[in-house]
Amino acid sequence: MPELPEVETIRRYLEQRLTGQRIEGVTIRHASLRRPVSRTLPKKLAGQTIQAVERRAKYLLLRCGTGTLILHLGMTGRLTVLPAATPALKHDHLDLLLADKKCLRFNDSRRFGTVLWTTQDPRLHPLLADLGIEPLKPDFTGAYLHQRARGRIVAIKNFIMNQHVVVGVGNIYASEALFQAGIHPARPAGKLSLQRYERLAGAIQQVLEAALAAGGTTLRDYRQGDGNPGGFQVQLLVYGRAGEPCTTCGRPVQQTRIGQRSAYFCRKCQR
DNA sequence: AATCGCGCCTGACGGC
DNA sequence: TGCCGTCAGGCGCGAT
Repeated sequence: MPELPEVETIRRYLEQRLTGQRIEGVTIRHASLRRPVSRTLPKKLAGQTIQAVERRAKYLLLRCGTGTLILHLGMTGRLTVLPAATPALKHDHLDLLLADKKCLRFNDSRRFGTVLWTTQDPRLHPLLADLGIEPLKPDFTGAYLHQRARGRIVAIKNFIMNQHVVVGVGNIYASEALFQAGIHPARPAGKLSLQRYERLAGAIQQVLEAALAAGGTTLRDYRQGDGNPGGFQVQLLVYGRAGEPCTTCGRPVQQTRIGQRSAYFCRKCQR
């Protein structure tokens, strides 16, 4: 669900509303996320002040006085700032109660999300320490991808979705970026030229920036913090468009399965 | 080290 | 209407 543009959209929303806020308490309704929420979280968080809201890959980092709350939205996670008295709905698993009588509410129907507290540098936490490069930073280049891909036989689509290589690219933007770069999603990563990687790096940056500018892509679950859907779904060129004409050549968009995930592409325009 | 497949969950949808 | 199978935007883990 949320890939980099969606998580960054939520980060900006949260940054506005949470920075400088004191956490009065925590309500845990369902701790049974895939990685169970620690029962000691209320004790750790009560009295902390949120100093900054950062993002690393698809993780959100709420920097507090003596530690950091690490959040991941999985496929269906939502974060919203609401009046604390708002009745909880189904899948509202956790609230951070804020000093201004509002709360940060975490809702996640599939419970693939993560909420955990760390007192170490969060970027050194085992979940974050080995993450790859941020694609919107200047050091993300075709040369970097080309070098990392040397000798690897994995499909290029899986390669760019590998968070240990480059972060933030999920199933939607992988298909979109490969279409823009004219690369067939099943091509072995180690067999693409530097030139083609340069085009791909540019395409990844372009599609992520455009999606971010539109507030993300909403197909079903994703919502911006204010509850509104994103707007990028109308700009998708191949994702979810199986059978529809390619916007470049008119041939029907193909759908296939690569690494147990749907991949969308144009047989003529992507080689 | 790299790759593959599985499992964690709920909900929506299509076919019958 | 209901039942069943399939699929969904992620990711960590163990086996190979």
